[in-house]
Amino acid sequence: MNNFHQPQHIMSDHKQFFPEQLKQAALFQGLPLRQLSDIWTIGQVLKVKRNQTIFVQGEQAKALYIILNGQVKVFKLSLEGKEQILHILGPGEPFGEVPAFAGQTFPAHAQALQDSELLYIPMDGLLTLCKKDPSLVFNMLALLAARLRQFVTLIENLTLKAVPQRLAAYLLHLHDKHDSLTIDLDIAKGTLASFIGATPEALSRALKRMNRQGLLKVNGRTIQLCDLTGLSSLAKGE
Amino acid sequence: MNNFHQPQHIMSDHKQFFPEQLKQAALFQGLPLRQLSDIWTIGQVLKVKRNQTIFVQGEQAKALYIILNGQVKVFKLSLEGKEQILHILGPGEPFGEVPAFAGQTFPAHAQALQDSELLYIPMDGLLTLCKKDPSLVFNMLALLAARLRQFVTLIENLTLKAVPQRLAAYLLHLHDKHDSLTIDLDIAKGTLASFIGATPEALSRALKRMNRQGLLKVNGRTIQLCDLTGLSSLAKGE
DNA sequence: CGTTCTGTTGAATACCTTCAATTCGCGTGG
DNA sequence: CCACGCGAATTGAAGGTATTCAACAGAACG
Repeated sequence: MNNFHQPQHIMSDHKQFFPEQLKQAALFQGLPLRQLSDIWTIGQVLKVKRNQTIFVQGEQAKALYIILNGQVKVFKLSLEGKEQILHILGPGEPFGEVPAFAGQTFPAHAQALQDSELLYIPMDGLLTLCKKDPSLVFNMLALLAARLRQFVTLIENLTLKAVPQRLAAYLLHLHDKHDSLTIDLDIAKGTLASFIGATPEALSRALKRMNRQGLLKVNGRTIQLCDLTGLSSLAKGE
Repeated sequence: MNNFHQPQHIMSDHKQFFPEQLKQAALFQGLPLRQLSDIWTIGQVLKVKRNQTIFVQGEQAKALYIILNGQVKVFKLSLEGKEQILHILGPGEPFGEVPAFAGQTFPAHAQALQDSELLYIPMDGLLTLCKKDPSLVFNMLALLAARLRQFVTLIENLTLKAVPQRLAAYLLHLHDKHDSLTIDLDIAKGTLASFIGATPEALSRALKRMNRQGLLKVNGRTIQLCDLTGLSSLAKGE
């Protein structure tokens, strides 16, 4: 776990001793470069392989993680083995921050969806930085607030009765985000199924039915939205 | 909205010019009494009647609320009219704090379940106090962290397949909280149904089945837990 | 004492799940 | 370069559970 190093390939400015992803992370917006450098110094780069477990539910949280590159899922596992994904996170996004700040255990599991590089930031060092610059605390407040909103949306979607509705809501969400009618899923379909609270079979059937109805076209991981109005009214329940 | 007053019946100490509930609110733990007094000064007491709407989704958030007495639900409403309760809050608990701090709109609706008295705290005043005492900000962080954990539990319960499982999980939660085998529901059964993501009919049937299985006994709003082991294994999925 | 809201029960329906079998995609190794 | 093999995705059939709608009973409240 002490494989500390400074990747060269991601430095755009010779004066910066930290990667671009760190600078763009929402958590660190508005922070002086000096502090970013400090964070980079107290952190350790962690390389994880696809499907590798990063932490498990119940484990004591001693640090927060920030994704430098790759993709990570945070999820709950029921005793029957069914998983419900809470977050899918990409470069620049932090995770494990809630229990870390509260000094508690992780409420869920985290696992890499792809080979990834993570910045592992021990809390003691981060708390010291918090005292130096209160804006870091406010950024953390904003982050938690954003997470709460995401959860509200997730809960809303999970309580929509039918799988096609949840799927339509999710696709429209992606459409808003990328502003494109052609959506390229950045996750496996089974992963998507777990995220919208369905089985892979149910997802497959939902896509097929929506295809038949002319709402969209599926080609592997690429989905063409054909009828936004129809999708929208479907998401809202007819 | 300017019905400011100082309720007499809740003052236990003549030197304090604010109610006991304010002192006990988790949000204000560790704050000097002077600041509590300030909060009480900038706030307004709001009386709401049962079923009265407090705020609606999409409304601009300018303040946060703290329940002095009574009961409030925070919920999402789908276009079909189905409601999903996010929180049920009692005396001393704040709500509306997330969008208020982020300067955004409310992501959900709030409505009084009982005649209630709320303390309405405009954000501008509260932010001023935050700058005076950073511990208020950390309390807010702790509050948001706790909310996130509640949501994780709610999501977990919603994705547990069967209604009886969700119900068992909720009842065991109440049992932990009150440490009693006799549980008196402080909410209507229909409200409970909306909270665990079910229809009143489904809840009724689930209770009946669990009654038949000897897990519990129902008498109006009073529920006797008869088989904790059985309930526990049910909640975990057999 | 009656009106209204809440809770219960029944029957029909719709949807998802489960399990099993098959196909597809893709990387590995021959 | 092709064949193999593994995991992911799809499809089918059977079964279970919640939903919906409607009617009724019960409790709360004025």
